[in-house]
Amino acid sequence: MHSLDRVDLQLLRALCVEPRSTFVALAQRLGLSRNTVQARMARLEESNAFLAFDRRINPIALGHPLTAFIQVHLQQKRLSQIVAELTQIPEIVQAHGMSGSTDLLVLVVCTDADDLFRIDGTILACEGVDRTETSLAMGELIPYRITPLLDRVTRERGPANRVDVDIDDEA
Amino acid sequence: MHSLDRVDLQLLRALCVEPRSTFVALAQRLGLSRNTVQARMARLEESNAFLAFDRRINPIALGHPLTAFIQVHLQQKRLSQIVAELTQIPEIVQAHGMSGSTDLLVLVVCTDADDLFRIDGTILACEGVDRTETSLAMGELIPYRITPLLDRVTRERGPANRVDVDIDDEA
DNA sequence: ACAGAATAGGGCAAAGTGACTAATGGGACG
DNA sequence: CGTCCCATTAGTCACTTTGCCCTATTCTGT
Repeated sequence: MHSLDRVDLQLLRALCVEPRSTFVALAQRLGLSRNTVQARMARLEESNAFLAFDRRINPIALGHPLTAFIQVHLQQKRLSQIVAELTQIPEIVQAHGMSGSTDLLVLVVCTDADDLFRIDGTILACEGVDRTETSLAMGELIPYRITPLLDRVTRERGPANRVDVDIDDEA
Repeated sequence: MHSLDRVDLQLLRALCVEPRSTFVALAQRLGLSRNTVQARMARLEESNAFLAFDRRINPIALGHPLTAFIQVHLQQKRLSQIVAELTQIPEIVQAHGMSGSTDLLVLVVCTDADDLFRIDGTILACEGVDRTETSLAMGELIPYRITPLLDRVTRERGPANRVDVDIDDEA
């Protein structure tokens, strides 16, 4: 259990703008002392406000320019076994359990169409997987972003107000 | 146009393990000189091997613990107008143009079910949007990761081999 | 008004950075 | 075979940043 105040949000904002800023630079930009920035950053990290660095690595740079979402339909009681198998496939970069008709939404990156076909085959080969529906991402029309949300949260809450968070389930 | 060699991949790997490593630390870990690390990091950044810092911010910390994928069906010739409108919605953190029956796959984060309902309504209100299908992410069964792929790419290519990449379309 | 937390401000030794040089070792190419 | 080019190494230097210490001064909620 932790809570972010307005200054924390401004810190995150500044980091989005200039990820490599030093503590001193952040302190200057926000008009705080370096100690304060340092303490807050430590707390932010402590409270899992940051996700893994993996997210910042461009799959394109790794020779995997194609992104696809694969909807997986499966026998639900084999779910954990299937997830364990899918974890072995390096091209699967993320997978969500879903509500609704699709059980699993899998995010894969691949080198080309053949590669995608191969990966899809590997998923289908898992015991308990009924069928898959593959959708190719044609373009990232809205590139991943969090700053608009950051701004809204900052604006909505009053200066001294807090955003109460329970982050422990993400740890 | 750029290419990553094995050392670049190892660098990225090390960064995933310890995102806050200094250049000296990276140099020690990889058995390189600091200058080399510094030069390579500069090249990596230059060639867009890193995505925006936004990706590392945990929406849960912002009070948005719910993630949902919304499939949007729309009149294709209004696509660009619709995307422009969706860009105004801060809870939309990403959107992909898709192949197949769904035109747009939108990733949203929200505070609770009511919030999701409201956002879905906002999307539906856009001129040219025919209908939406909302799927709630029940859990991130495979948390976003790139290291397995990193390892595979490193292993596959020989020591001196290169991964040829054209990153300019991501810039 | 009070207790506890957050902050500013200062200081200091250690570490890291950015920018530069010169030397080394391959590879590619004529 | 020699030569050019490039990445790398190793070293230096001035400068900045860090990590950690401390204390006095606001805030904050009760």
